[in-house]
Amino acid sequence: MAQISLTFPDGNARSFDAGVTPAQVAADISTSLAKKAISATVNGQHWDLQWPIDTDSTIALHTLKDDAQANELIRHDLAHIMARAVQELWPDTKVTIGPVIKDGWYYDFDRAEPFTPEDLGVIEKKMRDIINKREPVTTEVWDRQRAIDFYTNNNEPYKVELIDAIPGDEPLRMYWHGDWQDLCRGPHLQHTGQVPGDSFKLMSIAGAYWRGDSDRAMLQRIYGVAFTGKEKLKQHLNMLEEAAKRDHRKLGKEMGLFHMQEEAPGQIFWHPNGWRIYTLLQDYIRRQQDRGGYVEVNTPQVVDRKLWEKSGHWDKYQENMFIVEVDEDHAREKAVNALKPMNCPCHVQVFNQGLKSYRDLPLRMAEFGSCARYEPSGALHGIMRVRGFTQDDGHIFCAEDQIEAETALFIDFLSKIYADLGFTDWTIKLSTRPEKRIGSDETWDHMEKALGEACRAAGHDYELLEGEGAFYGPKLEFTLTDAIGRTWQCGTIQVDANLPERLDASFIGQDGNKHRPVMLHRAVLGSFERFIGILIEEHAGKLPFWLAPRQVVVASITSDADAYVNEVVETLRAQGIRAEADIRNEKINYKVREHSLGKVPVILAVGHREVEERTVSVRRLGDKRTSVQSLEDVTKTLATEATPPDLL
RNA sequence: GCUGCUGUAGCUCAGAGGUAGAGCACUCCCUUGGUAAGGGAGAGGUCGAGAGUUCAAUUCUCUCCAGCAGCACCA
Repeated sequence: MAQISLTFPDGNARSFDAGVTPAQVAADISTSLAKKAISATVNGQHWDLQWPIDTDSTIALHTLKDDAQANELIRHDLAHIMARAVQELWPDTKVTIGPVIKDGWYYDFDRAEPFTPEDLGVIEKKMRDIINKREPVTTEVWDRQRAIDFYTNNNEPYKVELIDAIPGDEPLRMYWHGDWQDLCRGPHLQHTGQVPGDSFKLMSIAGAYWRGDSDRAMLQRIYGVAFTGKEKLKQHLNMLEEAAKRDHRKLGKEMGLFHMQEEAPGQIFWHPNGWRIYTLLQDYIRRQQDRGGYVEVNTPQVVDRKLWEKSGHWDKYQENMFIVEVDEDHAREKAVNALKPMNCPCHVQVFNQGLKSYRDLPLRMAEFGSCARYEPSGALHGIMRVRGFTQDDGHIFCAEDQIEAETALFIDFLSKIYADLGFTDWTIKLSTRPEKRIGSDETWDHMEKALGEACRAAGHDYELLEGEGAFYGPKLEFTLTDAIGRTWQCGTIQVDANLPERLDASFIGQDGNKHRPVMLHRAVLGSFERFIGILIEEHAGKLPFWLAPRQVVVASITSDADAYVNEVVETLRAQGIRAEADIRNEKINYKVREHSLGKVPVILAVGHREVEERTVSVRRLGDKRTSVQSLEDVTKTLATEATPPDLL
């Protein structure tokens, strides 16, 4: 038999018969390793212990201690074990797919009866039974027809469809957990007992479309989380609990920032504290835009459908627009209008006033543009996905050869703002030409390259989303993460050669001829609403001092201090600090507790001592210590802290 | 929009086929207390909306509305 050479991580190489499996290699090293091994990495590829190795290779054996591989296998095996448990419990259930995801896995089932939350416990128990049986995991390679026949006979149409979708005619791999079979690429563990039975949990049931297609069957998806040990599971569940406390919807209520109600779904009633954050943020962004060479405009809310027809939005997004019809009795002529779902067409109208020269470009036009979109009911989410929102919108009208420079400038602009607002952890995605698109391939080549290069020039990596671009041009998306790890697109910059064409924007070039400008749609925050939601979650409500809606509460300890409390408040306010008095007939403990829960960054307590010494007792949010300082010092310190970072 | 779940006092929630309860918040009284809840009293609800079943519905059924989780969507 032919020999092959396997090189281990320590650099040693040994010779084995060709076709040796990692399981045999492990057994050859020691019986304990043979027991503990879960998989191998062979030539950089995650490899099942049962798969033969036919050529000279590098090999590393894994145990449960190798988190990356262990998690993948545990989660993947649990997906199979769960599917088996479900089919044993409810044999009429059809199986589909069950991939590994962050922290766990899910599996989609087709079953007439809905799963109930109680079912999760039943399934979990069944899964533990399967794990305890320590049943072997085996694998075979089947030819396609055999697989198709098998699933056809077993009435598993989804599996048949999956096989049909696998390109080529290469043979297919099958896995068995005990005698339960699933089509699967692998790798898997050696037996079900290798899954730690105490380190997983079924989390939730939800609907999901077969193959992600809303025209197809709605399946039932069960989500689970799994880790290599009980402690890690506990940590994860703990983290989720903590994250729930940072939910902007919860904090928004607790801090009195805003509310929403049935009569205006997807729209926000901003309360004084929330609106304070909003206006502070807006003031800040406006200063940045002024510095960044933008001109600010404001355009109509209600615009005749004719403009939307011209821009193409009427065709494509009519169902998602708020249509406004004016009663004929009261209007001179009947017109159909729409609340603007976006600002771009209006900005082109402003651009189109008067002849523009190449000397006017790049023209950076900004608007805090209030938009209304009739978002599908299921898409609404707190203040992050709403029907009425305001974008920090902007359109840069420029020549094609200015795209890259303007994009680079924008990335720099955005990075500074995100840093000022406390975000360091954000990602860029570059979405490229979709199948259905307008414009020549050369133009697309140029536009995509410009965006990508600008990114790299600014020192940022990006994730490539092929085919995800808009039909009119590629885009960069700047993504932030919320409390529980969901990602949200906030900033964006998109190249658009389409709208200037449709709305006939032009400028006179150096050659004296008319040219089409390119439009760069761009936003830093995306929308104030979404961004404030993220901001609240990122800071767990403890906003940076300059953005905190309530900065200082001056609390009396005895009523004898009331007059001095008011004096302190006035002194602070004179320095532009948002200070308020709390001279209620309550104990200082009570006041401290209440304002701490309200996320007030600084509590100044004053009693007899402070009145006499003209001092205040300073207590910072999240810190139990207090320090007595002179009113003068505190005022100075807080005034500095209250200054927005761009004005320091 | 789809699947599932939820909707009771300002908030967080309990409850049962016979028109409702707790804690906190609120109002008043007592208390002037030194850094995360002092004590007492009071007020507060068409039980999301509409229809049906029933002697009787907030409770059961249906429809609608809104919210939550996920999916789909996101110009």
